[in-house]
Amino acid sequence: MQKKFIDNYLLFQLALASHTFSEEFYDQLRAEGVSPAKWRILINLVDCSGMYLTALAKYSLYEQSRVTKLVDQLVGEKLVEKRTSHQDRRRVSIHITTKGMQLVKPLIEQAKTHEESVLADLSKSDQKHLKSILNKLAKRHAKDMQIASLELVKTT
Amino acid sequence: MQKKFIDNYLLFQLALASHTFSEEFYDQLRAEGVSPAKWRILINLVDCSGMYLTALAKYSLYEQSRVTKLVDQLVGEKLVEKRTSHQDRRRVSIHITTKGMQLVKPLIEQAKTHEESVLADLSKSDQKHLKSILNKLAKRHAKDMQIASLELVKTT
DNA sequence: ATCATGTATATGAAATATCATGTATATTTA
DNA sequence: TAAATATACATGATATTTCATATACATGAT
Repeated sequence: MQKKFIDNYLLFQLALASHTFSEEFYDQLRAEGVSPAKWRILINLVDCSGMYLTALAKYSLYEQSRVTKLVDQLVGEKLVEKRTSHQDRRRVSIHITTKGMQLVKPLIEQAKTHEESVLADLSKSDQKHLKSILNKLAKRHAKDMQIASLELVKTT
Repeated sequence: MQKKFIDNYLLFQLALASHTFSEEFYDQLRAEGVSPAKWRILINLVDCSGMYLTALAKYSLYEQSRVTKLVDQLVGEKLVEKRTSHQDRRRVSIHITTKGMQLVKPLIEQAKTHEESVLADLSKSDQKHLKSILNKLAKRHAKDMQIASLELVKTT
């Protein structure tokens, strides 16, 4: 197969890696009846329960209106709770429930195991480099998230 | 903001980088009336016109049935053509037209410029490392694609 | 050759996601 | 303080995407 532009195009390389490994893990989740969307919402709340909806949207890489709907489903399943902020009654903070935690905790272990299997294809040095470089790139996204983060800190 | 599991979770880091930069570029495309899906199909055909539909699906990271529909739209816009294979009449090879090429060529230049702006956040050494490591990771996906690639080579 | 099995693509219904906008509340400006 | 503007989230119509399966063709076994 000839060398294609996209084979050396960063956005494609990133999309390919992200897609390949995420789908691998999502297959594991689906086999246990957990949708990728549910995982992505819950995992964002594990260490940051009480995030506002908009911040949750930015972190989970979903649209705000989609998060509204996803969260409402999860509320129906008693995996999360919504609470209106007293400081600002427009805002809704999203809290993971005990039931939500029970669901997600074992999945985190699975995620760690899967991640190891992905990283196993790389040398130790490549592993370190990759994560460190991705963190540097993440700063570009962090700029967009600054407001959301500040607000989160301010009110928790 | 406290350190979260996901901040050091490879699949999240990859998804974040991919999402952030792809959306940046997709915004540029949309501003010119080109949908991300159209771009992703056409760019895969630029250096590999005549791919079979299933191979195109695997490369473009879309589902087969989705690619069938996307390709049919692009055929309607005279950006690509479908040809039934003589060796195997079930198969359809997808060819980019002159009009398709005219549409996509300037977009490639935009993509390169955008890619440079992304890489500009990194040192030269990080830039090299990143692409090289992502290529190593891509081998995992290549395994799935082997059959498609072989078939492509075999019949072109 | 016939039958059974496998593969490539197409199709349509169902599920999901996006977009534009609505409602409520907050903040700023005059 | 009133009006204007901005922000957070919700909603519903529309568009997109997926899923299950159909159709057509190919391949291999008997």
